[in-house]
Amino acid sequence: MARVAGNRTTIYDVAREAGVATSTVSRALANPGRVNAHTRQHIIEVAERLGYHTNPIARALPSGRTQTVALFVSDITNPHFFGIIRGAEQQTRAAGRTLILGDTEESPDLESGNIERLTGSVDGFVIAASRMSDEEIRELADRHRLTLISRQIDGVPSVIVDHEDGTRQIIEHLASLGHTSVAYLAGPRRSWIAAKRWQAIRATARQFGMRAARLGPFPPAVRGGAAAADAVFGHGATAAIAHNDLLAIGMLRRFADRGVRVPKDISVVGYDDIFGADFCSPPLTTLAGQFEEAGRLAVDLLLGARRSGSARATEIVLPSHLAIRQSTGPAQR
Amino acid sequence: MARVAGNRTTIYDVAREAGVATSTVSRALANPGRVNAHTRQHIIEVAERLGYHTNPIARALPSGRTQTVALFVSDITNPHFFGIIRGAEQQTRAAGRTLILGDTEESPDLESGNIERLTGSVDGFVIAASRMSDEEIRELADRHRLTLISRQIDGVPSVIVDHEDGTRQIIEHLASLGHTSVAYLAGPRRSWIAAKRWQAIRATARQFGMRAARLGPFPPAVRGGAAAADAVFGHGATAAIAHNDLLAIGMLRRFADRGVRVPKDISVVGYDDIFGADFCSPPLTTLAGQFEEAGRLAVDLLLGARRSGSARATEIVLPSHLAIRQSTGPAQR
DNA sequence: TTGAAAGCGCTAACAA
DNA sequence: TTGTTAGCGCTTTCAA
Repeated sequence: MARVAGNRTTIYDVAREAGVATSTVSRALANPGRVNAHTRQHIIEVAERLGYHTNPIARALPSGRTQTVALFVSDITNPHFFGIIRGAEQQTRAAGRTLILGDTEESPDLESGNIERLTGSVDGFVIAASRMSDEEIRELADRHRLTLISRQIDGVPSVIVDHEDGTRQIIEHLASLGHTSVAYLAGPRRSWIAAKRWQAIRATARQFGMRAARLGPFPPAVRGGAAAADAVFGHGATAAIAHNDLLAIGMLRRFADRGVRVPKDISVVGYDDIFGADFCSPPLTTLAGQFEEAGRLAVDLLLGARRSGSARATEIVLPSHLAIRQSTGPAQR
Repeated sequence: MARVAGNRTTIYDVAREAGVATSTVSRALANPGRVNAHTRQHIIEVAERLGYHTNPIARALPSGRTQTVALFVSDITNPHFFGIIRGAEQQTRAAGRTLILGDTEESPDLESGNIERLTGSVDGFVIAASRMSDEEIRELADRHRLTLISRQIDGVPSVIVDHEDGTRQIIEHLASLGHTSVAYLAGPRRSWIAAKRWQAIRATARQFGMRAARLGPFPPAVRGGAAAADAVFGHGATAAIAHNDLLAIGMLRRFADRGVRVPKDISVVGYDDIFGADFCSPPLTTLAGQFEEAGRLAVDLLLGARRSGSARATEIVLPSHLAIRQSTGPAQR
């Protein structure tokens, strides 16, 4: 056999030095209850003296547990995910686990490919803003521990930030400012959340007697803002609801370039309250949610839950609130 | 033995089905050259048919290679690191490896603890903005594959963004605007880059006949900005160089609150050109560097290099350039 | 070019 | 409570 990293202290060294069997060492270190307190103390001392550290790979092989969690985000470039990444990293670390991070680049194939590749290396997957179809996700959830962020599917544990009530807050706010026509600048076609947002906007706008139009889709990035701004300007709505803050910020810049005054000429609202939303110009009115918390809870759910399917899966909905800033104002005309 | 995840197809299944030995299957899949082309083709077909996927853990045990790279950042909350994380993730993925992400929360102990914990689980470590001492890092580099970002130590491979020339650009820019007194709003005491920046500022300022003062340290975050802004205002310098953009943006906000006009009353410069630096108010003049590239190169170095120590370690210095925006202007008085 | 077999470091059933 | 022992799934030497 190749002796590749052969220099590390192993459980055999500790066992020999302590005068016990390897299984006893294993137990002393992992199952404190199943071994004599004295023996245990002795073993621990020896292990310390020898600089012993459990080899996580060797432990994972027989046990099948790697103490590792994978998080996939659909676009690592989007600051929106930073909160989620942060929260997931914190919680994973707090649980003594390790976080693996992957970017799936808006591609459902990369999502499933990554899962395939990491199967066996991780104890479970957290997928934020999955672009896979409901069927694909359900099927994967059958074979793997899996929790979702910003996506809900029956039978699969998930954490989302409330979009219905949040969207109601947006529309209510705009209505109170006298707006009667809003445009939704849509996000990616495969985005579940984009579909939900539009549904909620349309339904709520109707309740408030407002007209609502969907324009796009646009790339949910700052660079998508120019086209989105032009589109909404051409459409004539007095209020624009962007799919996310990135797009909203891009629109703000385009409006500034074109001499369109925000919020005098047009009001702009975003979703997510990302870093920068409070200091762009003008500061952006946006729907804020606790995304770090979402990351934390998704990891909790993953580590706590048994394989989904049997019992009804937990679906967590976090509250959202509208951060009203200077990008929204009274309707003109 | 416990048969925990016993349902997956193994190399034994493939060997049996293909009528060959497991070693042949192993070779066919990993060492294409060392096996008959026909046999190989057959084995691959069988493997595919059986839905076989190599178990990465089982492969890692005898080989000692996990195909995994760990990246530690000193504060996952700081958008500055997002570029680095992105670049590292991309390059890791491109190399068919997996990225593990860790936050060390500005703590040298958490850094070394994390390394200890992950030893055996990863093939190497990339540490961005390490807070450990030179000695600690050198010692770790002796025993592990390790590359540094934003830190240089003899004998350890590293990638940094040029700070000397960059700082020269800043000072030159301020001098050309007629400033004769600058203040550096310092970053964390343990930060190598903070020390370097101050050295470069002081040296270059002297060349340009400017006075330079160091104030702080301040938390390198937006919340540190208020104290920093007040400090520089009290000091009387006409130009402020913040340790990073986060701090600079915080200062901008404080100045706005206090009615201090930027750049009329005071010029503000940052480092890093983070997301938001171009749309804060006023847009920030800042030293831009290719941090995604730094992340990519650090991973390259890690995967390409043999254990450091013997040959002279590679030290990459990426160029930087000053993004001049509206936060700097002619000196008053 | 292929197969047999040992072993990577650990866990856990079983027996003592 | 402890030891013996058989694996976990794979790689790699060695011999054929």
